[in-house]
Amino acid sequence: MAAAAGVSYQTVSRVLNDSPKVRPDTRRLVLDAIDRLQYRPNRAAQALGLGRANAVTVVTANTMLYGYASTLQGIEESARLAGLAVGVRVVESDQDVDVRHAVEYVSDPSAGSVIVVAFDPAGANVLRALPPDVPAVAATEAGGVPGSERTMIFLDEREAAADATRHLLSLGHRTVHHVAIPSETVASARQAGWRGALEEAGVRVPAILSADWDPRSAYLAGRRLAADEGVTAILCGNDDTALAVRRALYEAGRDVPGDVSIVGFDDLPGVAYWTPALTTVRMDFAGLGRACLAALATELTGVVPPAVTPEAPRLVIRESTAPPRGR
Amino acid sequence: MAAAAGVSYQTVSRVLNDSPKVRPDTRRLVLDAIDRLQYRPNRAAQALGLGRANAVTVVTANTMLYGYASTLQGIEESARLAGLAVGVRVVESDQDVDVRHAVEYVSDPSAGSVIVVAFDPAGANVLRALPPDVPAVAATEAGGVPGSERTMIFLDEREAAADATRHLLSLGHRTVHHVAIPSETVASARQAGWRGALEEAGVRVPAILSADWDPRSAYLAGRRLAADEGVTAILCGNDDTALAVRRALYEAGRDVPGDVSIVGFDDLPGVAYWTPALTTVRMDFAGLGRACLAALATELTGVVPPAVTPEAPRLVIRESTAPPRGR
DNA sequence: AGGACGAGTGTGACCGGTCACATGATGCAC
DNA sequence: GTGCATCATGTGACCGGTCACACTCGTCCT
Repeated sequence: MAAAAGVSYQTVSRVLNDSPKVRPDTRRLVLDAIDRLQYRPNRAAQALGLGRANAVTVVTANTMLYGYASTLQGIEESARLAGLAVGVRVVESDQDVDVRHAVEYVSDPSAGSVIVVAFDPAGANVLRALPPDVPAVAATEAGGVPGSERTMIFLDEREAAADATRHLLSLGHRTVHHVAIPSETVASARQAGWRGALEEAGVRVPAILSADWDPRSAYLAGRRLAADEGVTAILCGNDDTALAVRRALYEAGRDVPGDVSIVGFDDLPGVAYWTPALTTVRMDFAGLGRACLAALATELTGVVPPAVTPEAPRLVIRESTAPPRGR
Repeated sequence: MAAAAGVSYQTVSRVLNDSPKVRPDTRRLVLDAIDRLQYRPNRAAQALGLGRANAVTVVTANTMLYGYASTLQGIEESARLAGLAVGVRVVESDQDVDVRHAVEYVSDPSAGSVIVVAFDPAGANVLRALPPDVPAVAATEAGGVPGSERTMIFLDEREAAADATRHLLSLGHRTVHHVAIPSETVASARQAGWRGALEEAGVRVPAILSADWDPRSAYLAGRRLAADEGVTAILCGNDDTALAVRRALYEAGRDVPGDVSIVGFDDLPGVAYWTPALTTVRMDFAGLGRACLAALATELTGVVPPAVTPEAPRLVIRESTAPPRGR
């Protein structure tokens, strides 16, 4: 390649990294040779020489769930546009072995920089265990992950959760029940917003029901709520949970939103076409992913580009919420 | 590292690639040094020396849709277990520029081997444009992608689609309508199975309605079907489509399954908790992904391991299908 | 005993870039 | 016209592995 352009390999390298110290006509010469030969620099060699690959690898506990998948998608898109290779590493659990393996994996220079999706204990543990010399930022739950000094980006769901709760209260519900999803923190931001709104309204704070990612667990939680005539409004940890809860209500003969109002979280595509269309909180996970990549870029280059800020979570009111019966 | 064990770097290399030509006690010596120093070989250097990275990169047009995401997940899991790094590259469209960029990306040795998710024209084009020297297999629609000699793995949805259609017919429906989703082939296997079953039953084959990935398009298709009193059974291209179609039916005052039966495709987690629970075809995309990785492994090593076969698609009957009214 | 052989190990070159530094060419001031 | 700074380019070493080959033994055969 170098020979083809009649210059040294170093000059080629300079052109590729567009160093300023190349005369315009020399640059032209090299560029010509480059596309004459369809030359593409070898990423492995670059990584070896540079000491770190021009890549970003996403460490995540999951790739299918909406929040995780969208975040990944946002990262991928930005990375591709920035010319970075994209890798994925899933951490199976928050157990030591799995966490250690993931950390070792990304410690290799060929992993490039790292974005840890720390929505859960597995991700959070990886984030904490990451050696300081591997460049990384994290996408976390609102508030961040304690025990790490890394840059953390998050969506502030607290206010939106409070909004959702107030919305239900303002419709005339006495209180709002909550079905929580797994979370890194003991009291997630969703939960905190919900509780805050209830307390602010001087209203009873019911016990929280917990569901995991299996829709069945949400369904079971729904059954318990359905059995209680007193529940008329439910804030669900996410849309999938809402779906299963709604099923349980349906089986118990309780109409949504006639007898019980439900609110979800995430705004999955398609949720507007449910029957009834789901009132939910829209979460801009893709924007979160893009913001992570931008943050990583500023961390690496030091230059601060126009800030990339994800959309703030916001309540989208549709059909699954209404005033309680007899009001 | 080599020094620490008192042997040459070559011997270390031999131990790492467990070459048989190392005396047991020498091997022990090296292994001891390895975990004493927490030594991990540099993947970039390996890739450079080997000429190709020990990795697999997945080329796909999408990462969020269920079929794509599950396939990716299946691949990731197997790859991780096999000690391979995992990369992702999305092809934005089937246009030349995008396809070329994706091909260039994976032509770099550091991409390792390639699995092309060719469910759509974008993926199919990449598959066809792949230089012969990059090792690759493809996950395709049933029947494969013409114009490429690569190994192709697919789920045979034809029979399941026919089953679904026959199921509806056997309930007493005069015919079954079809809302199709985007596909690589003009007549996808889902469509072919559907048509075959109708013809076999000597029944009228209605015009196909096409939807894209936007639920709104499926909703609009649903509206057209809802307006036609003659339609009592609909086979939808996937579950999301079914959801939006069901919404359109609901708005038109047509009950599911009382007035109209619907069947989906994919069996999304949660679909069992819809109201009504959706009758659908379960697709083992994760198994497909695992099978791709296994195929890649045999392609690379030549050894044929116990075949990894995904589950065959199969109809799961739930609540959204019933005999037509007045029968 | 001498030679062939094979197992186990070491040496040198190479993969394709990068960095640090040396060298040559050019421009400007005096 | 000379001196020096500056720009542009080339050279050598290096990143951390791999491959091909050479070498040193100990065994076995004749």
